[in-house]
Amino acid sequence: MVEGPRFQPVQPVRAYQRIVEQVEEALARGDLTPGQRLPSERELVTQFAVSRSTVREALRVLESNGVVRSRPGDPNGPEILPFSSVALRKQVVRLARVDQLTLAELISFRMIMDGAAIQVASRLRTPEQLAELEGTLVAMQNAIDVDFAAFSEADLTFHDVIARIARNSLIETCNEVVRGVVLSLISDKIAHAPNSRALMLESLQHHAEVVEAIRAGDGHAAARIARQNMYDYYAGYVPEGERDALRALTD
Amino acid sequence: MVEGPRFQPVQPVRAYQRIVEQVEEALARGDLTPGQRLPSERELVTQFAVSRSTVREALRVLESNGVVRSRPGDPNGPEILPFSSVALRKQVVRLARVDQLTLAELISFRMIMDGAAIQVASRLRTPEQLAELEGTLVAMQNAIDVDFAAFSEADLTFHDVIARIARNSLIETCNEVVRGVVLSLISDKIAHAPNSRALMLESLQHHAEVVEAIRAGDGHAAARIARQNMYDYYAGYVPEGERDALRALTD
DNA sequence: CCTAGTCCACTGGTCAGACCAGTCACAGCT
DNA sequence: AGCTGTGACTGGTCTGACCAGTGGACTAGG
Repeated sequence: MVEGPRFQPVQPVRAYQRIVEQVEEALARGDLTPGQRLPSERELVTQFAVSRSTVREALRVLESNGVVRSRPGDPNGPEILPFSSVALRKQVVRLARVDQLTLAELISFRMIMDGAAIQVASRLRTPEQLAELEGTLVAMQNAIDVDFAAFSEADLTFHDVIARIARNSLIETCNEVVRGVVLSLISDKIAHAPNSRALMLESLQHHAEVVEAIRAGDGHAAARIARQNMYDYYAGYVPEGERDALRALTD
Repeated sequence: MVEGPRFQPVQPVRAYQRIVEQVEEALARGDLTPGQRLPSERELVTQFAVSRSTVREALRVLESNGVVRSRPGDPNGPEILPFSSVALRKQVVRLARVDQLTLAELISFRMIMDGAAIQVASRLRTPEQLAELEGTLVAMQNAIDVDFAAFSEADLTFHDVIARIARNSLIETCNEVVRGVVLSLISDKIAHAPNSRALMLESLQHHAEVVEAIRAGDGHAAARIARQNMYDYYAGYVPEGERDALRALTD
């Protein structure tokens, strides 16, 4: 046995994979943009010089990744979709299931991200953005009289505005994803909360405190308040033994 | 036009999708565990009572989601894979490309997560875990004399240990994912850093400071040091105008 | 008895061709 | 001009076929 170069294991590349790669590359290069259409399957067959089965396998993969959408009968062909976080959320949900992700971990994650976004936002915010933030408070106020879903919607907007002020769309997407996963985990418990109006009022009060701290420019205080609020809001759903990690974030 | 019940728009469910759902449900229920094998495609054809094309489309989707792997010729059939973050990373990479995710946002994300994990870890750590953390420092020390890849590996271990002490595998996975994306963005620039030995020594020193703060139980100090370190390490790659958001985290 | 080599049933990858139900654009009618 | 019916095309699914690989069973040699 002579000492030779270290070889890499080689696995066969399937035809449908090279089609997926070509489409994704075109997307990355900008040759393909959301809203545009792919040629029909039968047309792709001639362009890629493979059979329709192969083209279809590639399309199914792209579709499951949220890149395209095929509709039967549509003469325009498969549509290139704008990015959406559903595919990302799907992966996180899978992670949550397989990795036995606990609610505590998810809440902890939200406390971290939300606190940090608020901290950054209280430094970067312009007066106009502060006014916008106060506007969302008013919207939340009004939504209380409608129903819990409306309030929840307004709350989501609040956090989106925060993430935008912090100039971090990654945080925005993360919040969206994790929020979706958390809601799917506790939705049954929270749906018919007995005193939801009181909850909403309390939540509104907390948000107002956060905005006040942001106005004062005290990022650490704003973040601390926000984390404390989220702790108070969710701790009831978290088993006793797992709350330590959450409390470590509320100092 | 009478006032009727509100109907939901209906989109056709394709056969391959219901196969995917069945497999994922079996996985969630625990009827299917990593390492197990699926029946062969031709066997699945009879079980699901569909054609092989349909079975194959389902398998391609599952494969692209990192759930199974098919190998030609394997008489045991497709293999159920353990969870891996590659599919998750794929989605984040797509997000980075399509959403024009900036390096600043990614670094910011890592500063936030890393700081928070360290803050939690400094409260929850046991004496044994502190010793383990110091052990990784020694490993980093030794790796300096090997090469940069070894040092990078040891550094990764350090952060994994932190995440484990903080009892948050979600943070662990996020770090892994974002780290991979960041490296792919700046790998060309960092590969032949002229004075990499000096960089490694400096990085080791910083890690030691963090461990010291963890030993003292000062979570805020540990987090601040860690974030400052990461800022120093990466700020050079971030455009001038985007550093504000990073500095807001180093107060 | 155990080992080493051969062989073949079966695997997944790909292809070709067919049928169906659905959609949309357009021609022709009112 | 507005409406409507039609038909060319779409994607969804099925059938059946071929090929190159894999790995277990079987066999020949120790």
